[in-house]
Amino acid sequence: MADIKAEYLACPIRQVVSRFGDKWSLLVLFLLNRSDTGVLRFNEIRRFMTDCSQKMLSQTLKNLEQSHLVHREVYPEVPPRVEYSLTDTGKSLMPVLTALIDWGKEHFDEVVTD
Amino acid sequence: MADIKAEYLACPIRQVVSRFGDKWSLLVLFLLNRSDTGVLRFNEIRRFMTDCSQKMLSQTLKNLEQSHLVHREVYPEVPPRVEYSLTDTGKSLMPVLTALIDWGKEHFDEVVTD
DNA sequence: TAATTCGGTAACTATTGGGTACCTTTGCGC
DNA sequence: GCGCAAAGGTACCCAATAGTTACCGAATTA
Repeated sequence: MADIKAEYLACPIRQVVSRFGDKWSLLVLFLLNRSDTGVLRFNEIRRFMTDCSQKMLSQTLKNLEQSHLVHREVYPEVPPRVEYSLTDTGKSLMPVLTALIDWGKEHFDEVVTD
Repeated sequence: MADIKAEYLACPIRQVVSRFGDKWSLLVLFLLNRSDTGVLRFNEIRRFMTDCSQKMLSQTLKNLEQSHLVHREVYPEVPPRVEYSLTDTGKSLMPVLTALIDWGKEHFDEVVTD
């Protein structure tokens, strides 16, 4: 059982999940992954996620950029254009995320009861 | 792109992740999965998770029980004994969770920079 | 002249996360 | 008898976070 303690302390899951386990991050990653071009503009994402306020989306994207999961490219035009895409790290997360989504689809009724 | 919208709306990830994506749930699942007997008592878990207060652990376990990921067995003794274990649904989540932990170990340095 | 687009930020409020203290019943040491 | 510890929680309170609304800038459109 002492081994579990060591394993527990070394487990990265908390630090890692705290980077994208919030209310909106996973949905952004999902959308960027599904996009034809692999690129989405701020207001394109916003049109999909209509229940997410502008501020929360902005905050979410900033976090994902700081975690190096999403790349932010600014074009100095007027009106401004900002394009978001997955980084290589972000792309490497997608198979795991897809597996989680599949699990969710299969077990939704067992887990979400109310 | 209209397809993405439909896919997005049907995506269960938010409801599902909200059930165990919080600060402590994944660690509890991790510990229950690693336990020799598959069963842990309240204060056994607490001794592993020393940075989680009694109240938060209690709340976390209650949520996991309501989501049918964890089974709670009460023995009417004095002092009381309460044993926690993974349900079948909870067990079915573990491979996905393990994949996530492995991803975290591999990409920790890229994602957690500060 | 007024309205709209685009990607935000500032100021505020509502909701949640989390800590401390306390409860219950029983057995143990003295 | 007297006080204390153990078990698994809950009540009360405060701080941190989630989220809403209003607003910004310059430029095109109506």
